[in-house]
Parts: sequence; structure tokens; C-alpha cells
Amino acid sequence: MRVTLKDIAAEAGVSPMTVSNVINGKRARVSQATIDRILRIVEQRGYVPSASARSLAARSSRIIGLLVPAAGEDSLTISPHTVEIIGVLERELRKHDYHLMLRGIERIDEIAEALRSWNLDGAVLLGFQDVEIDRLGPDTVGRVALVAMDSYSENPLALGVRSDDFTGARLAARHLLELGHRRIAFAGPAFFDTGVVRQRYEGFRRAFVEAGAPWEGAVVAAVETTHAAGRAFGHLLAAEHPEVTAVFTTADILAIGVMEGLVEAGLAVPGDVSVVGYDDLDIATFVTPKLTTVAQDIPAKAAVAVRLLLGQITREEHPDAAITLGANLIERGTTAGPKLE
Amino acid sequence: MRVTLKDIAAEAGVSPMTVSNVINGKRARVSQATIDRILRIVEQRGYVPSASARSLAARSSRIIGLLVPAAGEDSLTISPHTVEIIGVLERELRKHDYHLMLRGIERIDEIAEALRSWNLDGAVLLGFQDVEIDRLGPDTVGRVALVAMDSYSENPLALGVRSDDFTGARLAARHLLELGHRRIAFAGPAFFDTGVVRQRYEGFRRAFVEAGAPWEGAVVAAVETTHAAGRAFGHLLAAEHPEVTAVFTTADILAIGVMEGLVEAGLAVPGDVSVVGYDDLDIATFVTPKLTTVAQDIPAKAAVAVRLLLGQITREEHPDAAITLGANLIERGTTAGPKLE
DNA sequence: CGCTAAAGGTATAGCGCTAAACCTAGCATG
DNA sequence: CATGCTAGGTTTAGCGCTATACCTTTAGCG
Repeated sequence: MRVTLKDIAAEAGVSPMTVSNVINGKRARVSQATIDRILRIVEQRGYVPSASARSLAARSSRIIGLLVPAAGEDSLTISPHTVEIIGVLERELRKHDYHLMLRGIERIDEIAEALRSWNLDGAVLLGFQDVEIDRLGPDTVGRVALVAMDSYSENPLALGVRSDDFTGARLAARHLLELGHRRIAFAGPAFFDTGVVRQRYEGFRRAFVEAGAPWEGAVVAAVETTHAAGRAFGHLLAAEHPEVTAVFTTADILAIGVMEGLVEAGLAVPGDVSVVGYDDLDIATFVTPKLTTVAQDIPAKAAVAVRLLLGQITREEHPDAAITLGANLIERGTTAGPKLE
Repeated sequence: MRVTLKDIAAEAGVSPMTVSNVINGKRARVSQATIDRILRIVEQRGYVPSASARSLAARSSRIIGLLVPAAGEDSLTISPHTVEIIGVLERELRKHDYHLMLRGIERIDEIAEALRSWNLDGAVLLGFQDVEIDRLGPDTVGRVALVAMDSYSENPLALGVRSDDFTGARLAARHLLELGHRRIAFAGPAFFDTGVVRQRYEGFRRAFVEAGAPWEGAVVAAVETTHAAGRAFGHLLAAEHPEVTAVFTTADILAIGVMEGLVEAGLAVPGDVSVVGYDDLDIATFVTPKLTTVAQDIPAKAAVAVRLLLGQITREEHPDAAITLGANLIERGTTAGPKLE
């Protein structure tokens, strides 16, 4: 049989409530002698509190949900970028004695279900579109602390944490423009009207304005964030857009696909076409030449998410709203001046 | 206030127990009319059962722990290989209405704590050493279903699921030997005496025996499974082992590091030195030339883990013990015959 | 001396659910 | 007619914990 609070209490000769208080650190009204005695017995008997009983009685689970979109039969698409976030989230939460529950979300209303079923104290939304986050209402969310990674949604129920995508893209585009490129492609997933991609798109445009470069030089393409789609886009560029001398992509994996596609089509990187990625994942340095890319501080992003989450949970106040971290360009080997004709 | 079973019961004019039975699919002794009425009300009121109350009353949480070693201040080291596993685990478990709780383990006895605190129905051990798994006793584990990924531990409390590492390494080594290589390096983490690495090491040796090649030709080195360590090893090989014409590594990331190190030292891959990786991750095709590597069916591995887990949970029987899946060699561009002198 | 306040607890009443045992009406059966 | 069986439920008694309110004893103080 399980060792319970009652057992400890009986052995220590106090009421269960006192043991509960000691274990939960509410020691103001307990004598030091009693505290020591209880802790010794707890240790000895290997008592571990029942989390379910706690959640039930205290109406708080100390679980944070990690909610990730799951497309039907597919398993979760966890990008390398996401993995790093998960690792840091777990560590930070564990430090504060919270637990992480991973849950794939197929339909958006499963969010509410997940939150209520487990009495989650909070949740991190990872990889949702802004439109989906916009849809969250007070009825679904309740009094749960919510943080949305890489979101620009204005929904006050889910605080956004993101790096400065506008600036990141602007720096990348400026870099290409300064190198002398004028016909530049923008390749990213098809959500130009909202969120992260929108920001990067706008940053990209801004650089053109700032450089006084004609916007007609830009080729904007919707390309899925996969290696395969990037490769196909590389082929397409080579075949149908010979005037393009540089490509900005919204993800390293996409950039690497594009590189491969271009090379297969007989073009050199950066000799004929320059390529810029986004995220500065490890893989950026695995390709030859090494990928020029925009770096964001992913561990910091995750740490901020936890801070925001716990801020909402412990103080009842709703903290300062969305937080935006920096982004900067890492120049490596895939960018150079355009070929002189 | 939360909508509870009682509320539903009151509205439907039945006892809470009947509602409970209907919701849990134990409908044998309930009339169809009552079932329909209850389900309609549940739907209408948006009733979501409280998981904590359930766990407490039923002594079963429907949570599976995903336990991963966490080295102190570092965040979880989740390799790309691991990520894929996590995604599949989540999907398979969700299908069966189980949930996944991610937990970093710093000291081995935290496993017991995690299991008991949340009343876990089972757990997947990901990334532990065989020696650690060997140490798990019935007292720590209790009646919890345990599956250890990539383990060769004989501990009957934690069923191993792995691919055939012996054969994988044997195929890789045979490939190199058949190409004519005789001075071959084996590079892998320093756990030669146990588990996965042991199997691969033995498979590697076996290939030498089978080919009638002199074992003196082998150079066995302990190299951490990181890009940086691989790169350093590449340098070392070039400087101190010019006789070596091929390298077998226990991980793609390591192989990629070695490639980079060799190239930096002025050697060509595969012109001067052939390289073989392990896992066939996406990154294996990102490098130039593309990496020859040993592939394992990772989704299948995860699916088997879930099957084993649920088998233990639902039927009380302990299933058939460890399961080993296949492994096969993917020949790409990093292997060729040794240079003729 | 009477009163207050602090220290150090305890008692009560759930949290929301489920396992297990029990109940009852209605019908068939020998 | 006594009996058993079945369908369709209900009752009881917790699971292990915590929030809240309450109760003593002792010392301090004017």
C-alpha cells in the first residue's frame, strides 16, 4: 500500500494537516522540533505526495501544458527549433516544481478540453497560427495562464513571446541589398497576412524601401517549410527566374533545400545565387558552404515564456503583455555579391 | 463553477454513478434512452471530467511518463532522433486516450518519485544507460509498465525496444571491408561495455572476423556524440592516423563532424577517407557528399514501445520481453574504395 | 489579576470521481 | 407458487489531500 500523509501523521503523533503544512513549506506555525521529526519520517518512509489528490483538493495541478498542433494521422511536427524550446521549458519549469504535459491538438477546441481536464495551471502554445490564437475566448481558457510562442496575436488571454522577426528579416534583406543584389526572392510559408511570416515579410519590404531599391525586384513565393519544398523551389528559381540572384528564406531547413535545388540545377551558391536562412540551427553549419542566417536566442525565448507563465500564476496580475527579443544576422558563406554580367 | 458529474446526473435524473458508467463506456446495464439523454446533456453543458479526481479514485492516471536524463543545469538533450520518437509516442498514446508527461531526470531515484507522485500508468525511458536501467528494482518501479528505448538491459521490469545495432554496425563495417578498406576507425561514445554501443562495437568486430580481416587494422576511439567532438576527431585522425582510410561512427551528427574535421585537415571524403554514420537522420542528406549511414525505422520503434506499454497496462500479463527491429545500410556518397598507393 | 496575543497546533468538510456491492421490478420457468 | 434471472439502475464508502475555521496553552503586560 501507498504511504500517505495520514501514515506520516500517525507516526509523528500530529494531525495530517500539520504534515501537509510542513511538506508545503507553510511552516510558520509549526515548531522546529516537529518539522524535523516529520521530515525525518517522510525521508525514512519514502513518502511521495499524491499529485492527483493535491490537484483535486487544491484546485491547481502544477502542470503546464505544452500544446502543439497535430495534423490528424501525422505525428507532431516538432522542428529542431521547437525541440530546443521544449528542453529549456522543461528545465525551467522543473526548477519551480512544475510539470510539463505534452499534448497534440487536432481541433482548436481541444485546447479547452486539455486545459480543463487536467486542471492545468498554464499552457504554452507552440506552433499555432495567430488566427487560431485570436479565437481563444475567456470561456475556453478560464483562469489559465497562457503563453503563445512566436505569436503576434493581440489576444490578451495568450501573451506572445517572440523574437524580433521584422528586424531579423530586415537585416537579412539589407545585407543582400548592400551586397548589390536587386532581384531577391522571399520564400516562406503561405501565411503572409499574419504572425511571424507577416513580420518577416514586412521587414523584408522595409529593407527595400530603406535601400531605395525597386520593390519590383522582389519575387515573393509561398513555399512550405520543408527541405523538399525548398529543393523544388530551387529548381523553379533556376528554370523560371534566372534574374534572381539572392533568396531570403524563413527557415534554415528551407534554405538548405533551396541550396540543394539550385546546385542540382547547375547554379553555384553563392557564386550565382546567394541564400539566407532563418533560425541559426546547428544544421546551418553542416552544409557547404555554411549558411548565412538570422539567429534568435531560443533558450532566452523559452526562459521568458516560463517567466511570463509563472508571473501570471503566482501573482494574480496579468503581466506586461507580449515580449519581443532580439534577432541578428550571422554572416557565413552562402552570401556574396551578385555575379557581374 | 466547474460542471461536475453530479450536475449532469441531477439534470438527467439519474445517479452520478450511471453518468460515470456511460461516460466510461460501461454501458451494458444502462438503457439506450438514458445513454442518449446523458450524452446530450454532457455535450450541451460542455462537461469535461476531472482527470485528477479520476486518477485519485481509479488509482490510474492514464498518464505515461517520458523520462529523459537531465544533466543538472543543462536542459534536456533531446537529439533529433529522440524528437521523432516523441512525436510518434504522443500520437499513438493520444489515440488510446493516454497522456504524455515529459520529465527530466537528474538523479536516478527521481524515476521512482516521478512514477509514484503522478500515479503514472507507465513510462518510457529515453536515453538512459543500461547500467541505470539495471538498477531499477521492484520497490522503485512498483506495478508500473516500463519500456526502455534502445536498451539491452536484461532487467525484466523495463522492456527494451531497440533496432538491431549489432547487425547495423556489421553491415556498415562489411561494406567498408568489401570496398577494400583494412584500416578502419570505430568512433562512438565511451560506453563500450554495455548497451547500444557495445552491440555496435561487437557487430563491427564480427564483420572483421567474417571478412578474415586483421583486427589490428581497427582503431577504436571514444568520441562524444557531438558535432564538435567529431570534428576534433577528424583532425586527430588526419594528424595521427594517416593509415586509416575509413571511419565508422555511431551517430550521423558525429559523422558529419568527422567529415568536417577531415576536410579542414586537407583530406577528401570519400577520396582519402570514407565515413559512415548511424541513424539516417534528415541531416545525413544535407551534407556534401551525402552521408552513407545505417537506417533504423524510428516511427516503428516508437509504435512498438507504445504497444508494449499498453499491453502491460491493459492485460496484466507482462509481454514477450524485449523487441528488436531491423537495421539496414543506406549507401550514399561518403564511402568509396581506399585510395591506391 | 484579568486580558490579550502569539505559538502551535487540530477538526471539519469537502475536491470530483469510481469500485464494489447492493437493490428492485418484471418476466420466464419448472 | 417459489425461484431465478435479467435489465437497469442505486448506495456506500472512500481515493489522498488541502482550505478554512477553530481550539488550546503559555507568556506578557498594565
